[in-house]
Amino acid sequence: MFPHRRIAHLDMDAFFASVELLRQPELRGLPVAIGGIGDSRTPEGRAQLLASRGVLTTATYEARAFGCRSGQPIRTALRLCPDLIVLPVNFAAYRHYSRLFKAAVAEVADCIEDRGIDEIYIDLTDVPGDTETLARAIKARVTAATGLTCSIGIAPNKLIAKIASDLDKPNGLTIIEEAAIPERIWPLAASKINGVGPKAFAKLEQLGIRTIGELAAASPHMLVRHFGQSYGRWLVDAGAGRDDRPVETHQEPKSRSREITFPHDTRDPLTLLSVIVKLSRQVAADLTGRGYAGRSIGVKVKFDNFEQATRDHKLGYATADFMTIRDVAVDCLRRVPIERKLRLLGVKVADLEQVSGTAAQSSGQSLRLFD
DNA sequence: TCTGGGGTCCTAGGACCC
DNA sequence: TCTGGGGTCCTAGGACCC
Repeated sequence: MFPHRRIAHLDMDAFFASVELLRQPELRGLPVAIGGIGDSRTPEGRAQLLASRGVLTTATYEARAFGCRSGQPIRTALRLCPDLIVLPVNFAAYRHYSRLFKAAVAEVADCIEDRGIDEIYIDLTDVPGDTETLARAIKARVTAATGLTCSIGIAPNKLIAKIASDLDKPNGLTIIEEAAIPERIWPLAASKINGVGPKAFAKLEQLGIRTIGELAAASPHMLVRHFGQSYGRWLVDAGAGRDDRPVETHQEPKSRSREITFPHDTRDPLTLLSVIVKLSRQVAADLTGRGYAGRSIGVKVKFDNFEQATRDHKLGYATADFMTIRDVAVDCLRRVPIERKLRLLGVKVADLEQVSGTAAQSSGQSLRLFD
């Protein structure tokens, strides 16, 4: 179906932290991480971070040497590395550099799939030139445009390219031909496959499957029996390194949401109500600004024991109206039995459709929802 | 005083219709 | 008295990813 494709996965190195180091080069070589809202270099900021419930979004390689990881509670990170410099997130800056690096890549190859703020897939199949030369050209352009480095994996498909980009970080380049899959990919843990998370990996391990090679050798029947028709078959293909998914240059957004974790767990009705109102206003503004409206409105709560519940409601029409979103969200929240305190509350609008004739539509830039 | 915020996709049961 | 199958929509939950 797709003979001899040449797919690249490009991942910016420690992206948020690297952007901050551009702005504060004196921090180079020090353990730095991004997360929360305070700056650990001031006493007040440090106290704020120690009291907060935030997690790290990124850690430099120096910080990783201390065991600091993205997703880690900031308090834990500061315990592991008392000298860790934690800087607040600055999404506006990251979006700016995200646009810069994507534009730089587009000068070399225009078939690009957005995978978030710091990652893309690139289809190089029809771009003339030798693979390594192309990859080096892309890396050079990204660095020239941003001052940042990236890691690139190139393979016959997205699945293998994604694994490859992770094999030589930071500032890496890994090219894996079809024939090299058994040697290079099979020894890796099955959890390296994009789509095999903690749950599926634990189940695979119980079945005696730890590596991708063991997955490739496993009986398809057995995998389907344990994981179901759909996921089981996908595992069979993934193990064998088969993946026909095309590089998608455009994806319509399906939902927009806002959520917040409270500084302290609460079940105070007035607090919950005022937060719902605020989140609804933000989602409405977001949708309106981008020229979208949605038919489904819902809320999400997370209790103090980390159990979650969602309630949603489908309208017969699409809306981006603040008061409609607010009222439906409040109704949804009333349907949740609240028997303990909440730590998180969220509002979501889904089943989006474009609203015609808005300013956002005529501007290509604002349509890029996920950069 | 452990554990963010923003997404996508899939499954499964019940309602409802033919 | 016994007791069809689809198909689609709605809702809730969960796995996974960046």
